[in-house]
Amino acid sequence: MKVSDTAEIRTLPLFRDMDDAQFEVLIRGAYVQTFPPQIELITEGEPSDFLHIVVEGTVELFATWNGHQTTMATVRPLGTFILAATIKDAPNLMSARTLERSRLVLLPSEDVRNVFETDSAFARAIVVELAQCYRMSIKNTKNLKLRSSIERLANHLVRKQIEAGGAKSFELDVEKRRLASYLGMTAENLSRAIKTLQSYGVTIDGAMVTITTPEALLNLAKPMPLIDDPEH
Amino acid sequence: MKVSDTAEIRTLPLFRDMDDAQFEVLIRGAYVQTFPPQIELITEGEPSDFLHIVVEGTVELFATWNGHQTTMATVRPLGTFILAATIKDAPNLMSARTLERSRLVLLPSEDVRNVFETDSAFARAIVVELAQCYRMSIKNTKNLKLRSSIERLANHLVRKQIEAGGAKSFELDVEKRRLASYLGMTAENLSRAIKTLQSYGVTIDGAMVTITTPEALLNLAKPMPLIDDPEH
DNA sequence: CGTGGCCTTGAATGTATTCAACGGGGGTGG
DNA sequence: CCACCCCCGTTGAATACATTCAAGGCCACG
Repeated sequence: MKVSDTAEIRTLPLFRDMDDAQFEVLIRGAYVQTFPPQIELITEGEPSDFLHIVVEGTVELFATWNGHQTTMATVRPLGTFILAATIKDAPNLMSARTLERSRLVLLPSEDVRNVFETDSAFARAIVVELAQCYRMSIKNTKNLKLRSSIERLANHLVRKQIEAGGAKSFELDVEKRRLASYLGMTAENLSRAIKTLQSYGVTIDGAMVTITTPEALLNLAKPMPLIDDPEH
Repeated sequence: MKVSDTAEIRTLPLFRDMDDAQFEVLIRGAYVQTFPPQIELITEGEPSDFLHIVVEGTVELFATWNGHQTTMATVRPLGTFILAATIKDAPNLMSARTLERSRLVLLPSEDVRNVFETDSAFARAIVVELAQCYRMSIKNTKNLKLRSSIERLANHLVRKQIEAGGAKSFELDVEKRRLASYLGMTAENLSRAIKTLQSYGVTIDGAMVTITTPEALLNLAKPMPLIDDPEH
């Protein structure tokens, strides 16, 4: 494992405050692996053998039922996934696949649980992380249940613009079909939603989004911290 | 605070394994209060001053946006709510109201955070609880995104029948309008969904549900542990 | 230069919401 | 005790919203 990777991971809130020795234990048992695109890393229903950390690339979390499939989230550096399953030693609720060439660090779940039992700083960090994840998921539910698909798209764009530093133009970082699935609609419906947003000063050409009248868009989107802020 | 309440709460997974002294600290600062129906206990966006434990009665968690409202969950004895907000010292993501006369135990959030910092058994219990909540929320999202409203209703009935011990007939424990909102549809749509399920051997008269051909219903519902099992 | 995947568009269909109206049951007050 | 009323649940009709299916264009890649 590269030293630079180790250092990077150490800066994550999850690992920042933990004991040096315990961190060493985790790192010693860790695997680093680079995967090509479109590899299914984990599968819904299977036991969670590793806590996954994305160091490079993009990973999509998705779920399936009865022939349907929906993308639940996309994870980028430095993000982790299936923490809850790891802690509970329970089957994964979601599958994960690489969207591009990606480098991951895999921490054996048993190591994570062991260190969790002995290092209280790590345990506390996990609590904070899980609370964060839980709240994210609640916000997501509110987004799905309280808003129409056009409103969800509008809010997504508002959020992405903020993350792009407020620039008038910015790029979508996922394929539209995945964005559609994430927002809870079909690809066709997303296309039409984008057209509808033209009258609110939004034009999307390929992956390039341009927002000419932010006020109009905001007036439609009505973003609110309790749904749209990743913090809190 | 009644001794019997204390004893009951102590049996909860959250408090079961913690230190006696620390539990005492929590209980000493606790308030017990009985509320009439339709009282708004906490409000979305406000700081979370207390961890709430429902000892008697029913509490509805709901969220609002732009004039819309949706019920997120209903909590019964012995259930807790807003644990994540308490831990993170963050604003509530949901509001809560009593649906009937209810008795609650309120643990000051600051006490909970303090004990969390000092009692590692408590911290671990919180981790497990939060992981559980998080996974529940993910399952809920899958339910919403992967299933139609009729499929959601069908699965809800299947689940409720299991909870009723498999009895052919059982009672709905919430008003239909709230059930509709919980399932992500309007009250009118629920009425129609119920009618549709008649051809699958389901009759609902008032709050009384009767399932005559469980196979037919199961064949429609296609329940799966990764969405419908509360455990795991 | 072909080919496959992604995105878009159109038309038809299906699903869900809205609005309005009505019946019935439970509670209240006369 | 009864009349009244309010709220819940249901139903119908119209509409809005979203999916499906089919087809075609475009770009990237081999």
